[in-house]
Amino acid sequence: MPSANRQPPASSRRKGEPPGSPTTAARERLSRWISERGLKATRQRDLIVDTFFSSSGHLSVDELLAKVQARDENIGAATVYRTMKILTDSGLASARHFDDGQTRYEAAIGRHHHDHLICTSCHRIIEFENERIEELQDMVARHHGFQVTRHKLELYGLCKDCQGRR
Amino acid sequence: MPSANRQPPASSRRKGEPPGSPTTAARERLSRWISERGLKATRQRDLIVDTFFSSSGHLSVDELLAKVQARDENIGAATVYRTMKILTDSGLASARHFDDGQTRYEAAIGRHHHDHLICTSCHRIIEFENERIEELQDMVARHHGFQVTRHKLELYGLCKDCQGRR
DNA sequence: GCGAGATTGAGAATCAATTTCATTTTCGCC
DNA sequence: GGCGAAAATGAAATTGATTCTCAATCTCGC
Repeated sequence: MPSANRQPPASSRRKGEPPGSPTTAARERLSRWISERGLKATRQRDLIVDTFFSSSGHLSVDELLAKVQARDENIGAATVYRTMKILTDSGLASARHFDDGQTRYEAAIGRHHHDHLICTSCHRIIEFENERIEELQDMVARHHGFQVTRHKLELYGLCKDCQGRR
Repeated sequence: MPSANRQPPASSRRKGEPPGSPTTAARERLSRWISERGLKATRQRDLIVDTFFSSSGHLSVDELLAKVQARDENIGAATVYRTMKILTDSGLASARHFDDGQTRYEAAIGRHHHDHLICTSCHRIIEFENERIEELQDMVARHHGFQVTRHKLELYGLCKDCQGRR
């Protein structure tokens, strides 16, 4: 590497964030998770994680990489892929595979399970929860002797704003 | 190409299949669809379509290609991809993207919409229908002003047979 | 501060799927 | 029955997302 990985002691909380914010919580859970298995903290990892948790929505690696490189142009795509793998393995982010070929990530701390409505025109993604649907899914699974560990429910179509033309 | 594309007139129904079988229906709808847009019938296309409709389950291109090449080793992967595109465009097959990275196809003639239970251990795929869930999905969509064109519901977990160990 | 072991970035490798291109087929028309 | 334009084919190249490899560089416990 060119050099310059040195950084200030970096408390896991950043300026402007309240002590109990989900982002702070994520950062703390991550550093525990990292040290628990002998991994090491790095400047680029912190930067990626910071960027990810201060963004909203469902980011693809491309989008995240662009934001990250705006802060440090030397960070490579491989590192973003590797970092997102750590985040998903540790349960802090979850990977979604919508029908556009790219994996998208969303923050997964302090969040309920939810499903998605996806606009095929403007690509807006709306989240929803429906307890009744979940119950029915469990029923179906039970009926087939299945033990469900996760599920995926996606509704594709046109959002309110995109129904005019097309 | 090496040569030898000539074939007997090939009625769209094959030996052993009743006149009204779904496979026969598919073959007829396909040849109509093909001639309607100036495409041409070919030996390899017929062979692929035949192989596909006489298989069951959710085939990947790899799996289908293997079966096809068992009948004619000279057929290339590109042709299988191209043929499956025609089948999905014409509505005779539908493409599914489960979490294993490969597109899988299932026959879509004379079939209701249905969803899937997927065993993450033995990769068995069970289909189910649940009218009540569909209604609730519509309700959710309506509530968000969404006009749904298709949806995807997949339950991942362990099937009855795979719950012993693992 | 040392040093073992983890991490990084760049580029190569992989994998599914698509495209390109020269050659071969199909099929409407005479 | 044969022409010829347009479509289809197979092999190989290409794409796009993701993963791997490897040499150089960090990190952190001692």
